[in-house]
Amino acid sequence: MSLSVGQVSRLAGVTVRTLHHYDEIGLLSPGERTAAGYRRYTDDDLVRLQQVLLYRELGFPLEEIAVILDDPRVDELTQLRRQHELLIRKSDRLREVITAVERAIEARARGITLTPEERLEVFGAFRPEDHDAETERRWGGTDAYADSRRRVASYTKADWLALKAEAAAVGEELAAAYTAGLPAGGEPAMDLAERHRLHISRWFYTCTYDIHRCLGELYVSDPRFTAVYDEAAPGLAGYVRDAIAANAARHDH
Amino acid sequence: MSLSVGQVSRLAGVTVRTLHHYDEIGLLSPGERTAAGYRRYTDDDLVRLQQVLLYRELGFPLEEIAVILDDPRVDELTQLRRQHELLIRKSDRLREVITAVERAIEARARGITLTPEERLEVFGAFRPEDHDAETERRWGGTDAYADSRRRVASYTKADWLALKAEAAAVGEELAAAYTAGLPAGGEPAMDLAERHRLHISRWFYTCTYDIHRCLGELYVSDPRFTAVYDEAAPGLAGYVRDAIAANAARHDH
DNA sequence: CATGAACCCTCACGCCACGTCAGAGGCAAA
DNA sequence: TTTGCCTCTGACGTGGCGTGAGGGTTCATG
Repeated sequence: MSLSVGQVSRLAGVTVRTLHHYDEIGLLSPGERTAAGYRRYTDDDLVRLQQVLLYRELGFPLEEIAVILDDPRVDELTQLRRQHELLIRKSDRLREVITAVERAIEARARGITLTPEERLEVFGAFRPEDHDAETERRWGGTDAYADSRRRVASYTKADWLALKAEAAAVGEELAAAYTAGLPAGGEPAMDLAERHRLHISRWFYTCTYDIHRCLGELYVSDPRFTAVYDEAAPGLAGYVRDAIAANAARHDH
Repeated sequence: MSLSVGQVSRLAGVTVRTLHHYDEIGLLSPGERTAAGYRRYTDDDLVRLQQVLLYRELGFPLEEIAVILDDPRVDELTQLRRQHELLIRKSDRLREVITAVERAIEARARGITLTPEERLEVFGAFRPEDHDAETERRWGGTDAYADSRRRVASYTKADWLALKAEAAAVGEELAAAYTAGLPAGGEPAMDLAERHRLHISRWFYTCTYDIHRCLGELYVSDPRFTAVYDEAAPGLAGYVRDAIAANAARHDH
């Protein structure tokens, strides 16, 4: 039931040389040897190998791995649990990097230039839990935001042009309806609100009527958004919010 | 607006030596130097540094990174997109490793021993998309399963004992009700089904009535589950399913 | 103006985790 | 016995820096 170096190497996806090396430094010596001196790995050796590879994947130096694994006070289950936590942490870190890249892509695709700080932020050493607190709070833990990021990241330049043209068209028509004095609760305004909702669903994330309502509120409560609309026509932000609300209400019956 | 080595190193979370090294091998040479020979990094240099660090994080050798970045046919956006995909792939890989560790923890905590293949599988070289097809299919892409894994991974031995005792109690009472001839649609049986549902919610994942119904079906359709129940009393699996269905129906009105 | 303290420079050697031969032997099937 | 594939033990090489040594630069103080 014991395995040769070659078999173990194939099973574990490491080279024979690596196994030799681990034997040399005493990190993982096979439990047995044949008369001819061939290494024979037992099941226990493979358990240890799994541990070694996991800690290695986590970036520990081999010497330290030996110390960790040879601690007699710590059993396998505890090791696994430690590894699990470290892996989760690594996974979180990776997600941050991915988000940063998505942000960079988005910025680049729209022609915005990020500051060096924004670009390199994710590599910086210690950063406390500022994380994405604002976004989290605002979107209440939905994954619409992550969803959006992921989709946006795959857009080509052409996609962005189409997207912006579409957004501009809806925006202009809303502004026109507003300046023409059409009521926010009227059919034309509500239809435009619906187009706005579909635009978001198509390009960013599934925008339910509830989410759309929240967005409407945001347009008047968040100055950064308000500015965009009110630049086109003062008071437009509020008009848009009302049209969205009316459209959502119409849909609810 | 240019930065010194020290400033860049702090910003990017790398050592000064690393920046010197990148300059030495021609991977990233600062755009300017002061009269005294001090390195001065421009914004463009920082953009390049971001790229370098990303590819490095992805495990590329420095020499290859130079080749990739110096390809004149590929612009920054394309680079970012490539990086994004590689990062996603890495993230998926990491999730697999985490799942494997969770499986190992679970097995260990219950006293089951995994085969070496199962343990080392995740490290093996090429593995096609067998992934978790069965689980995926069965649970229809809900994240109840992942949820469960994550929670289970943090249980101590004591937790497992409590968990098993609780499960055994519910199981025995169900068997007793069945052998006593109590109807599956009766109040006692339905109450037991509800306790069963709460047990799952408490220890594994949020078990809605719908999910619970599916579980009931599973108990009669999957021989591995059927065996567990019918071992206690032949026909118990079907009884449990009916009790679960009745309890769910009761809840729906 | 001198004097630290904090930067920065260029060698140059060291280290870790293997990769990559070389030369020799082991083993099962043909 | 030959053929083909393992496996063994040295031993040197390599990539990506770490870690000094020895010395110049800059700038706010005494």
